[in-house]
Amino acid sequence: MAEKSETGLPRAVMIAWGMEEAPQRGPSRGLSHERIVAAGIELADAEGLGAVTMQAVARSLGFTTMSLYRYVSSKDELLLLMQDAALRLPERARLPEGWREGLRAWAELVRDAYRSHPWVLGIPRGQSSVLMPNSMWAADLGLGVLADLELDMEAKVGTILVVSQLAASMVELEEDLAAEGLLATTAAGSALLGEVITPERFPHIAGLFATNARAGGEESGEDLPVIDGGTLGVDDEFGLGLSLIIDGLERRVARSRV
Amino acid sequence: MAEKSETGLPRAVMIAWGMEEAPQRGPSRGLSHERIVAAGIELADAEGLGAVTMQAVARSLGFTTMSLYRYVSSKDELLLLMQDAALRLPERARLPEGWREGLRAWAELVRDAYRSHPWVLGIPRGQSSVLMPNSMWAADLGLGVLADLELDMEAKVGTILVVSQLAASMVELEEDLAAEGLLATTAAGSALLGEVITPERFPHIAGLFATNARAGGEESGEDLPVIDGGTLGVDDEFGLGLSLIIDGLERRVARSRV
DNA sequence: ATACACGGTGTATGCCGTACGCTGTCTGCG
DNA sequence: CGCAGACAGCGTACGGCATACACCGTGTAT
Repeated sequence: MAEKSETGLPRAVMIAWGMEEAPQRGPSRGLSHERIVAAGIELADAEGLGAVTMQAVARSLGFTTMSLYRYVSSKDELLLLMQDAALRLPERARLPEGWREGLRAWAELVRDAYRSHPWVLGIPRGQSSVLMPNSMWAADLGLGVLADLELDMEAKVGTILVVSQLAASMVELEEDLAAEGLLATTAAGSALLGEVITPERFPHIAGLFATNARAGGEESGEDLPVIDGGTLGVDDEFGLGLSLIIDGLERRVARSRV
Repeated sequence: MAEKSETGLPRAVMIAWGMEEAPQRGPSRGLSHERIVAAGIELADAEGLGAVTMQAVARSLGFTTMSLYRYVSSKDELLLLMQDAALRLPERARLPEGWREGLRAWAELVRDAYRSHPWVLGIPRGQSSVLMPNSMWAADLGLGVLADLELDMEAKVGTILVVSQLAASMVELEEDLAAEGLLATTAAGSALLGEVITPERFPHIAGLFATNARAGGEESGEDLPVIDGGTLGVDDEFGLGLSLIIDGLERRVARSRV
């Protein structure tokens, strides 16, 4: 699917690693991959991924749409480059010593990266993503935290992967919920939901809705958001998931040490 | 962002719960939400999310494009409906008794749902997703597994959420990797990568590449895929993540019990 | 000096979602 | 019983998108 140059690597990977030999002949270039990618990121940060069109990127650089194609072979390729560039973790990150705190800090780092460029989550991360420089660096940083742990490499890689996926998922969820102020449901809507989410059909989850639905009569007047995802903030969900993983990891280490 | 009817609920939610009162006057309807959604799912299953266009869906039903808009107010709304419909878990799922095995089985159920309709992952799941019937049912089922656990509701909801996100992430990863046969990198490409992924710059991860890169000289002849994501299959990554979470959960319960 | 590789541009194509207005149909009200 | 009006399905049209292609001017390797 992703185009490969004759090197066997997707072109986006080549570009991101700076392995793209600059042409020798012809006029000097007025643009660069870096500038194009930066322009795309700026646009995405300001107005979302939907605002990133070839035309918009080119215009913001003062060039025509088609000029971009001298540097990037498709929009998808540009998006891949933007994705990697946006996920750059600090070069010299100071992480706490112990692996527990270290992993926690690393997770926070990854999460912050997603948080400051949430649109990244809207880009399908193909197989090439793993080969990109910043993705590589993030993985290396994470593995460094677990370096001294008595665990085989596979499990370490798996852990890093799971934690980073957790971070991504939570940021995505966070964005979704923020998009319209919580699960903004008015009292009227909540009452409607209460009619179908009955204890008979949903024995375990109905409770979460019933309490609030009952309170929202006609008199409350205001259109309060009634449901808020179980009153547990996304922040805490992230912390919980992370804690579970860390605890689980600790136990696994302890068991293997025997 | 998501349009709300005067009930305060997004229209997609209303439709999915069957709360959309059918019109009284006028000709009888030749279509239905169900048929449209089913047609969309069929298309997505067969040719991917990209093949789902209003025109294609309409054509597959023998109607014109614009007729769909009598049932669905936008393509996004249709995608939301497809997402929920595709994630239906079996109504009468028999899950193992113990919460550990039960949670594992539930996770497998969720994962299978994503697996049989991977395109669902390409649909941004907005805040309304949580209010959709099948999403609700999945959550209820999951909470049922944890019902007897001595844990506050918030933590249970959090667990369910984290596990389902894990399942989604792993299926997505799985799809990405399968898209082009592993991280299909030829020996030549791997050698190139070896030049930039040096032990100095990537002390912890370089090892994963070095071993293979060294082997791939000119003589090997074949263009073998050299890197495969750390030799750990996505299947195992999922199992690992799940184990970590379950172990972590067990510990949390034990600790709170004192 | 010159051939030609290459940068930037303008134009054109085809696909997309969807707004709008039309025609014909069915129903609840008078 | 009849009719106004709500509603189904359709055709047309528009604006936006990614991108193929032909063109011209530029600068370097020969």
